[in-house]
Amino acid sequence: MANIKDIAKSAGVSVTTVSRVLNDHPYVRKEKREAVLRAIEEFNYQRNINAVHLSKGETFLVGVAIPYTDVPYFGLMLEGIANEAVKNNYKLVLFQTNYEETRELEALKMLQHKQIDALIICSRSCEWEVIDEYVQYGPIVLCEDARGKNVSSTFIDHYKCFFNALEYLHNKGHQKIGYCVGRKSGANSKQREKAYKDFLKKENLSFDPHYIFYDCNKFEDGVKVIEQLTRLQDPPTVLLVTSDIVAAGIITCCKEKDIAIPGDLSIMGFDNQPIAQMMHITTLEIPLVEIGRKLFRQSIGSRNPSHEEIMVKLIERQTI
Amino acid sequence: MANIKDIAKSAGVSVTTVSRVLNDHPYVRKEKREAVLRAIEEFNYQRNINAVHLSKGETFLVGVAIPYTDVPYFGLMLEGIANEAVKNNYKLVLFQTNYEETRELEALKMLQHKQIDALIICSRSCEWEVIDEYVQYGPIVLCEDARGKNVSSTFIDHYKCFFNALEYLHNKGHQKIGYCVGRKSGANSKQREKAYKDFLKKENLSFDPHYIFYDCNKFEDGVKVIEQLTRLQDPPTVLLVTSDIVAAGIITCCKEKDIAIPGDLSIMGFDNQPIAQMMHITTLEIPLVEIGRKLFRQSIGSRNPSHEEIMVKLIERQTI
DNA sequence: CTGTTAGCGCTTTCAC
DNA sequence: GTGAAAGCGCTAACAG
Repeated sequence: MANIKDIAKSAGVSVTTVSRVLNDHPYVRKEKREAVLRAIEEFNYQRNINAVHLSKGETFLVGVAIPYTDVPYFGLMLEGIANEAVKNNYKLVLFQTNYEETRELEALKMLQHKQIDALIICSRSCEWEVIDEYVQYGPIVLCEDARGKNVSSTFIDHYKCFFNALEYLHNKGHQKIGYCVGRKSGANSKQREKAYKDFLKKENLSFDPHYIFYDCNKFEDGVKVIEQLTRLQDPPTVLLVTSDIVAAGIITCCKEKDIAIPGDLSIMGFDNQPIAQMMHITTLEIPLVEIGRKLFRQSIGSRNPSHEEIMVKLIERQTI
Repeated sequence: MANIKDIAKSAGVSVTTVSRVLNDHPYVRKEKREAVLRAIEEFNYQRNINAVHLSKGETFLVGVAIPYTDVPYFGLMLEGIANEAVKNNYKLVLFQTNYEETRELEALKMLQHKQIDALIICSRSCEWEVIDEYVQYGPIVLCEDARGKNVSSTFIDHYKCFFNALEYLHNKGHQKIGYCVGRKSGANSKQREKAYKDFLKKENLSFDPHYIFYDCNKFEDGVKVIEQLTRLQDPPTVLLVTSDIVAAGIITCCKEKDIAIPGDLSIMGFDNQPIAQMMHITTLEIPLVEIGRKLFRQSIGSRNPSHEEIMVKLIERQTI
């Protein structure tokens, strides 16, 4: 493969000049620029990316730490990230964490060692203290409310969302409201729990820990929810399900067991994924692809942390 | 960050010696090796990966071209690839192609320009002639039968599979068999079409183009299938659906429309994804994660193309 | 505007 | 066994 020297020689200029046209610097006379361009064309020349990286100390690689690749929620976010990455000529390095802290740490370590320029964490597993140690090494961006922290974030105010949703359901006449989330320990789950408890207190409703269902990530997790729910003496009349996929699983399972929706049980989903439309699920629309795009932009944007709140929208359909 | 020189100085040896211990070369006296190791420890030294890459002419990056990130079929495969990548200290560069040829070409170009060491194409969009032009630049591995071509592959014999499945259904008494696939033009789809036609001929059954449903990738695609199917004068009595997710969508839709399964319509899925178990779908088990692992291993293995056929297994449940 | 040159950090040949 | 030194291909002061 031809290198910059070959091009320089062929175009009758110095390597610097070639480098200048390669990098769109000004101060290159038109004729020379054209000569260089011609030589590049002729040799089908392509920069050696590794040399560029070494020289610049940048990798044009952005890490993406994602819990699962086979969960559409993250898949959609990844799509947004990937879209924006190609647009900006960056490559993505994928870390599937399975919510294991050590896997996230690997990604953080790569940031430390300059093997990636920035890191996007789609759903954090590490403690904040751990993240804090690594912010000095490069931009870290999260998909959760990180205002006040030293990292960027694109986030949804899950407290507010949840509280509003709860009020909506309450106004519809529901007194016994349950909900399903992914990890119990996730930051979002904690915000939701707080909203839930605050809401209960405000409305003078009593708290029943059995009304909360954990580890709901995939379609098939709906089965467990219904199994647990049917075992309850006094089950909730509505479920706030933080993923349409899981909501769909729940609904499917209910049909099997002749539990009428919304007759016996109402369901409110999250995300407004295509499946929600198909199954007529009332849901909170979250623009996941757009969130992915924003996350990426923050990762390569200014060094100063920025924060952007994403608004959600209620889509009323037929499960409530 | 400390570099190799600092380590050399601190350990009282030359950079060469440091490099030797770094790369596990023999011919380093024990004491020196230990001194180096100690210095590395002390400085928390980490190799500059870009320098290594430049020097070696390798990137330790493997490209993965995947049509969609939010389709669990590919998500599962990606999981296997990602697993094996971390194990081997490689990083993945993700290309979401959306089945657009140009996106796949971008990946191929990166291979050409040594920006990645190898490329895994999970579902090909380009013609073989195009792929052929790029095999000279580095290993390309595909997830389709590529025996006889100059690339590696891990594949399923879709012709055989389909034929067997068809026979199974026929033995169960079905005469009107339809099927659903993703892209009409995909290599796998063509194999299946051939198997389908051959089977029909063998059994002296007539061919009805309306019995084939295309563009079935996601859960929500099930709706279209049922819409089309119900419009048919003489609809099939069983559907071979090449993705459990789609099968699940079809089943869900059928429930809504009071189409009994397997009474009115039988369904056979593909993959044995968790959703299949949950919905009791009779399906052909395909070890996607394992396929991903194998694909990755082939991508960094010997330069000689290798081919591995993956066997599938019928899982009988309640939809037939 | 343009070219010379000194790195970037590591690997590897070659001579000792 | 060991080290000096020549690259790998590109960028960016700096001098002109």
